[in-house]
Amino acid sequence: MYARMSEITTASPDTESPKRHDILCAAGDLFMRSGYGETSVDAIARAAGVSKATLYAHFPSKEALFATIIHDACRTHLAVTSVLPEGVADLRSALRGMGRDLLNFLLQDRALAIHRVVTAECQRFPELGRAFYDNGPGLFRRALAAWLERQQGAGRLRAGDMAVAADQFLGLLRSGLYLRATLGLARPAEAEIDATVQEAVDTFLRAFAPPD
Amino acid sequence: MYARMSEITTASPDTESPKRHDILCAAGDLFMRSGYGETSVDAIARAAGVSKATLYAHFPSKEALFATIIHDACRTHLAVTSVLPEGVADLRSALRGMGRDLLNFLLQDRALAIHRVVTAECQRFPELGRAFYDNGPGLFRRALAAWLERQQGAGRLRAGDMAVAADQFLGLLRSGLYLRATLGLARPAEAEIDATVQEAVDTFLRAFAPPD
DNA sequence: GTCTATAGAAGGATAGAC
DNA sequence: GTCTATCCTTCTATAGAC
Repeated sequence: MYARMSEITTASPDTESPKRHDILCAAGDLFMRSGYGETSVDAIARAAGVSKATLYAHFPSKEALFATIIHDACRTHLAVTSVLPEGVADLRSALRGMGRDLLNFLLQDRALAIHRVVTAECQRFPELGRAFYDNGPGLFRRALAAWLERQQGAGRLRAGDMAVAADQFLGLLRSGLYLRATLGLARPAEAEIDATVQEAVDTFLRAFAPPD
Repeated sequence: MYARMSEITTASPDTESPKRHDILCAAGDLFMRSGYGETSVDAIARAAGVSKATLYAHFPSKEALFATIIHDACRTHLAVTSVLPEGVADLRSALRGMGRDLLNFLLQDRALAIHRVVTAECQRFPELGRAFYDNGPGLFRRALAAWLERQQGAGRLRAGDMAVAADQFLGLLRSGLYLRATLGLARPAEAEIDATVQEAVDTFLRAFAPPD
């Protein structure tokens, strides 16, 4: 079921010292959990098992450390190619598989935390919203639009702007469930996720299937 | 165009002293702009033109002040009855008017700020997400579902669960534009908003119009 | 209720030894 | 690079005068 969920790419240089790695891990956890303002450098150093001086030897400031964390996190995303298959026999089941993979990915603790932190701090760090969007939702949206255009070319979808259709399919997927998850309300059960995906696909295909 | 946007209800007791009012206004602005952790009580007192001691005479703690601000803000919402008209001649134009009013409301600075702050702090203050959802998205969703059921009863919509349809219509409205707005990316232009609403209504009606 | 003044803790950042 | 110890600022919250 979650087989493809393991296919997550994270672009990390990994030419880093062990201590630097510990600092990044600890800072990532704390920033994701509590946001920028409520996370202290003391707490990060303590959690990483290093002194503050060591931390400041690797990062010039708390802001720089935060920016590094978030930008790295924004480059962690679904392997788009594995979720949008090339050879499609049945469009409905392809949409269902893709929708389930994507929604499960979006509802992960880590993904929700990134979205929360970026939403919270994008006023203080204006480039953050852009980095997140371009590496996450925007990237997937473009790939999905291109994929839908190929389906359209194969006669499986009616005429129309597939960029809009992509946005709308993602909107249908996120409808309700995802909003409630970002607000920290009850984590959706597996069955609820599947139902949302199925409803999204049904509605999407009723609206975008070619007229017969 | 924005005529109905003025119909916003804010439930405030208003049996408050002038200083208390000043404190609430200043704290609201600062918390909305910078979040909880980055807003200091000093800054609030300064902006309100009172001393910190006065502030603490009205509110027992920074947390209590924050909770008051946010809970008040959550009770500021669209006057649902004005956006969901009773007598509907043309469903398409009713959906368009409602969609435009709602999307314009959601894209206001104030509404975006509340959503951002609640998203950011709902882990630290778990009851916040619930209060926001129940007074905002959840409230409107229920009203919209009931409204859609009446349209369904009048034969203007096909059979199906109108709670799901309501979530999906809201998802279509928020598709793309709203996500980008919450991330602080370019504020959408009037024309872009209208286009999004129109596309949402078109897709929704293609999927939910009664089969002929 | 409102102020000034301050306590006491915690914040980010650094000096200097190793 | 890494540590301990510390600087200075800012934080939340309160005491005491009016």
